[in-house]
Amino acid sequence: MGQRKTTPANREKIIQAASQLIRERGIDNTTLADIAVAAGISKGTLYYYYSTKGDLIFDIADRHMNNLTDRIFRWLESSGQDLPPRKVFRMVLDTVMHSRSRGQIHVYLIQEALTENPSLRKRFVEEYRRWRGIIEEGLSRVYGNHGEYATMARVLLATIDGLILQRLIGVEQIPIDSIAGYFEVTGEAYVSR
Amino acid sequence: MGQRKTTPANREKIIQAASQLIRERGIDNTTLADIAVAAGISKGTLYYYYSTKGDLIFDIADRHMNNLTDRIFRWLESSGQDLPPRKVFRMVLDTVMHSRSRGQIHVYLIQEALTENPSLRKRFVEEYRRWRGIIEEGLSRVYGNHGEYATMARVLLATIDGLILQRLIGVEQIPIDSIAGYFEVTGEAYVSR
Amino acid sequence: MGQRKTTPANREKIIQAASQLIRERGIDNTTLADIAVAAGISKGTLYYYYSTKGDLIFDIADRHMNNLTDRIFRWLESSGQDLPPRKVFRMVLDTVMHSRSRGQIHVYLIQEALTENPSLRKRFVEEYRRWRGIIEEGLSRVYGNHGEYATMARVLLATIDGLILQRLIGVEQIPIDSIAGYFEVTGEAYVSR
Amino acid sequence: MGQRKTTPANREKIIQAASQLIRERGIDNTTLADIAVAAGISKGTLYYYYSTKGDLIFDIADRHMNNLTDRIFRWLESSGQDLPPRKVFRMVLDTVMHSRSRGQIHVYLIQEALTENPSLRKRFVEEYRRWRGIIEEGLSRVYGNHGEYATMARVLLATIDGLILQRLIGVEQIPIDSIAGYFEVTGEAYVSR
DNA sequence: GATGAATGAGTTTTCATTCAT
DNA sequence: AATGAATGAAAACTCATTCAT
Repeated sequence: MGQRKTTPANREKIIQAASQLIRERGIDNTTLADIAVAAGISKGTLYYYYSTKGDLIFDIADRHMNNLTDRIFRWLESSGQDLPPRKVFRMVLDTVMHSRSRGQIHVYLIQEALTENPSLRKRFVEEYRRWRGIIEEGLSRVYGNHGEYATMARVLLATIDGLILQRLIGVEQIPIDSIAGYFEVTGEAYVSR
Repeated sequence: MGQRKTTPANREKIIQAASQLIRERGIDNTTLADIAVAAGISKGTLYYYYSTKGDLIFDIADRHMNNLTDRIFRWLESSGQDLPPRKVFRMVLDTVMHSRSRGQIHVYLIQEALTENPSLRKRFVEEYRRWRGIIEEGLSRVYGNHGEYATMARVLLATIDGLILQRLIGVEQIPIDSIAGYFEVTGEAYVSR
Repeated sequence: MGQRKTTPANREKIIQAASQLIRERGIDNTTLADIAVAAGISKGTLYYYYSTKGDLIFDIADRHMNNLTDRIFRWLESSGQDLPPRKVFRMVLDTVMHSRSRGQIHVYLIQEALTENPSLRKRFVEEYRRWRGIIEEGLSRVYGNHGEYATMARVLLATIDGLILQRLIGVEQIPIDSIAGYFEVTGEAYVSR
Repeated sequence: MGQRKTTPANREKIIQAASQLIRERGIDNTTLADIAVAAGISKGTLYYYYSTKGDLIFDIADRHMNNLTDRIFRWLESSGQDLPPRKVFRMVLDTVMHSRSRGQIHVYLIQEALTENPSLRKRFVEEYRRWRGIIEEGLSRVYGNHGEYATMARVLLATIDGLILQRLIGVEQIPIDSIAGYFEVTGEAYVSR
């Protein structure tokens, strides 16, 4: 008994195990016992780090969102260097929705926020606003800041969410490339409308 | 002794009650006991009509999807009459995502399909394909059938899903109108690309 | 499976079993599983009748208090018939604190009210007031209603509680009779003070 | 690195913290983690001093009882100096039941003794006997030692316990003074019966 | 002496489902 | 058709206790 090894971040092990299980089965079908087993610890230890399932989920969601925000920020920075718009769109769509582990869990977390966790929901609301803001700024860099990009940013964001959802359902292979193409063409048009 | 002899579609009462509760709390937070109470019947009766919670959910999802399909079909028909594109887009976005009761429940049903109900999932996959097909055809009517509308249909569909999600989260008032405007402008451009 | 017999008041069986266990071990050492087993039902059935441990305890406490109130009321009525004071005191002390099952559980219930159950506490406060009122009136019948009996009633009530406590601890056999004698003598004196 | 080198009675800090928490919430609702936090030490340290929750409680109860015994002894001594009976009663009632921290914890400790801790219970039994003895002797000093004071001592002790209980419940302000008056008047009568 | 991470046995609670009536 | 009492398996949560450092 006692601990095992040098405790290489048990918290991290929990996050990893929980994230994966949630990705595979959703939140409600992932029990704390499952997580504990997958993380190779006891239920008690899980409790030691997160005194509530809600706490754990919140932390996962928190890291998830920070992660997404970071990606988008990085996109914002890189998009300053005169990349061709198509490449930029591809990158956004790709990074945000494709980073397997991330995209898969996104919808489950939203669900949780909706039904159980008001503070998580608040967090999502804020983050969505921020994301839209960043995307807006990115668009104004790509196309020059003459023009209003709020709507386009909104559509981009919604499209990403919708695609994540459809990928989860398994509708079919999603042709990121041609969708990026769509935004390239239409973006141009929308700006110079 | 005290039963209604008329029994005016108990099944309907169940569907209505269940739909509303799910809309408000999600599927996992809606118990059969809740539904029975809300429908004004007993748990036993509920089981008389649906021998499983899954069955009930499936039926709700089924009706939900049929309903959506019907709406889109109706749009397809009306869109033949030379409506201005903006109006058409507005209508699609509006009917599909705004019919309160429908949109609110959509994501929960998808969730259920993902985590519990493989046959429901299959059903969703098929339906999504069909929806995309119908939208594609509608677009080709609006813009003339020279051109490929698969991608645009995909984006439209994804946008709708994404907006439903964001409305659920409560991100902010969604300006359906300006989004319809976006698709009007960009649609034009995309077609004549 | 299904039910057993003609369901001769399962609720009653629960109350009985729970009361006895609490009497023997206190509330915190009585688990719902214990109660279910003792009542010969399943944990699920217990939940069917009381959806929370707190609810069950409240009901037990409620019945307990109603019971005590009834006893005291009955005493009040009988005390009108010119009983000699000693007999009256003996009766009060006896009935209230001796009814084995009742007295034993009293303190545990108070404890629960103190630490967990604010509404139960409120209930106790009210009941104590009522008890004091009844005892006061009884005293005024015994001694004629010239005089103030509030303090004496208070002392009587406190003495009863204290004796219950001491009996629980098992201090020693409590000589109800001589204590009744004490109140007889002193009551006389106090009245004509 | 960060320990106090002085360690000014960690044990004392534990006792203080635990006593207060128990006073506020009862024993079963006070966890060792709570106590450790309140005492500003770690759970491990707590175990260094008390190898069991029971041990800690026993120590608290022990000190509590010694304290009470001391008070009553002091009363016994002072009561030799021809204090008027009313003052004496007031003092007893007051010191024993009013010393906030003490009275509040009394009932919880009894509870614990009843349900968990047989040796603590034995201790209580002994102590109650002792208390009654002391009070008896005190009474014989106040009233002269012609007479039997066992019953009166018992009533006094029971009254105190009952009042403590009622104060915990919060029945209402307890008029110590008029109760002391009651015992003054009735004591006189009882003695000269 | 002191720490806090780790544990597991137990406890309450939840709820879909069954079935005699 | 309709009822609701009964169930059990599973889930989340609690916390005293241990022990390597």
